[in-house]
Amino acid sequence: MDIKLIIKLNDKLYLRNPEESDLGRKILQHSIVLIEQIGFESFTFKKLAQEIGTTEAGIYRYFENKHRLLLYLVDWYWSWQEYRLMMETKNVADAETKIRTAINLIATRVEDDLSTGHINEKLLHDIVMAEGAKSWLTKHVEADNKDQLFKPFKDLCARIAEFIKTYNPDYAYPFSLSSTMIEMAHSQYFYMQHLPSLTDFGNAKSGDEIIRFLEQMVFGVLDSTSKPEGKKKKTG
Amino acid sequence: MDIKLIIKLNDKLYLRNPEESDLGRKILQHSIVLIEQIGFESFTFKKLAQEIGTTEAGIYRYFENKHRLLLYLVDWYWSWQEYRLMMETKNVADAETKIRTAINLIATRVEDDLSTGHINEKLLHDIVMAEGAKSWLTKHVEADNKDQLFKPFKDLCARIAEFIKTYNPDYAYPFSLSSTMIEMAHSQYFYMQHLPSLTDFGNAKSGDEIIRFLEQMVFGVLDSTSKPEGKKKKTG
DNA sequence: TTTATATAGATAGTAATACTATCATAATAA
DNA sequence: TTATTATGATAGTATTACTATCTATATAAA
Repeated sequence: MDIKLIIKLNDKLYLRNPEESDLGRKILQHSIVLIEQIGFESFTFKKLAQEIGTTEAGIYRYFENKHRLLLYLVDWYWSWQEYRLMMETKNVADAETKIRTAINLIATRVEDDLSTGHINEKLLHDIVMAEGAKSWLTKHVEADNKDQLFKPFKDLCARIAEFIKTYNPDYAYPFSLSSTMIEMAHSQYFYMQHLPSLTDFGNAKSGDEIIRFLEQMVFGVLDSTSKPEGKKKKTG
Repeated sequence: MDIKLIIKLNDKLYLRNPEESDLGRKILQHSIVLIEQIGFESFTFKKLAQEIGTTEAGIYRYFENKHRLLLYLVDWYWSWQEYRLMMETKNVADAETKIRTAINLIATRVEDDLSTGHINEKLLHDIVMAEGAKSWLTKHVEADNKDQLFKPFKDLCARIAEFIKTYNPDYAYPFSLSSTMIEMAHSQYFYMQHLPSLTDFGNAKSGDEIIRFLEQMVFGVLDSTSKPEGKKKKTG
């Protein structure tokens, strides 16, 4: 079986669809490598052009500026995560299992490549952890939001919120809990690596502890507000 | 009673202490106004100099670059929050009350000015919400961390972690829960304002709902793991 | 009072960034 | 064959992020 996964994103993200040409795919591929390497602040289209063997102007034909390119990558990542979550929870009836699956997906470091040729998911995961927040922490969030540029993240958030609502229909903050879970998975990982005294995962360098932390937190709240029959604490 | 609060910060943050001169205090005052207005990306020392009526070179005598200035402001903010927390929890024995006080402090939008002349805490609060993450989301986090530039945030985090440990000594993740609380207070507020579909606070424009969300979350976890006598759910 | 020192203002300059514009060429499609 | 499109090559501009130097003024030390 040779399956190719192509994720189609909002066309306001780009001037020319990078998935539809060699140069476009090279831009995606090498921007991931370069941003991960030198960080988004130091990343410039000129440096990227040199890596690829094209010119600055060539890249500007695909993306208006580097922030749009970042948005593209971040949106790609969240769309991919939503796709994975849908796959993993297919035919699963139990809401608790769905939530646990979601936590595992977002809090486990991506290690392998997939059927997506030019996209290195592992590096992309690191980028989203380290730079993702910069995609919305701008003065033009609201304009970008109107253009639907945050839809993939919102969609994922809404999916998990659905699981939460199914698990405990009485819980008042399914969306906030969902977005919190996702953000915490990333920021606790970042802290663990760079500012460990903000966490309790000093020595453990795997993400397993983060998963336990998140599970305890999520089921702690969901089980402490009035909860469906048959569900009792499984987290302590 | 006329009390003046001066917060002394790590001297690696600046080249010349901005609290010790007229120009320095003007830099602090106007950088807060300007960053809040145009955002950190668009903010430059040249624009700031024009606001103040000095020159670019003048500002470079105080701060190496704009990132250091942001760090200064962010550190000032967290030091101030820790100070407020210590004040508010003085002579309070009950750990639950201390935690609730902490949540209220970090999740309530700062509205008033204090005895700190040139620092506008309300604007500063908005800056820390919108730009704070950029202070550590860089490729030089670890170098900055070695210079202790994140100490004020860590200190606040450790204080709240202490409250958590007192409240429930069996809970395994006091630091992660503490940093999560603080971050969530900010990011949920930011979402509420700009990306409301990531939250459950769409209409409510006050921070009260965020406080309830956080309280439920924190006590949900802390009461679901084994807990001290006399503490039962108060959050549902 | 003189002199040294520190602080700020004024001005200039430089490399890099974030673009925009134009022209030529090669590949492809009509 | 011609028109269209994608890319490459080159140039140019305003702004950013600095560094350097020189002068005037205020304050502190001798």
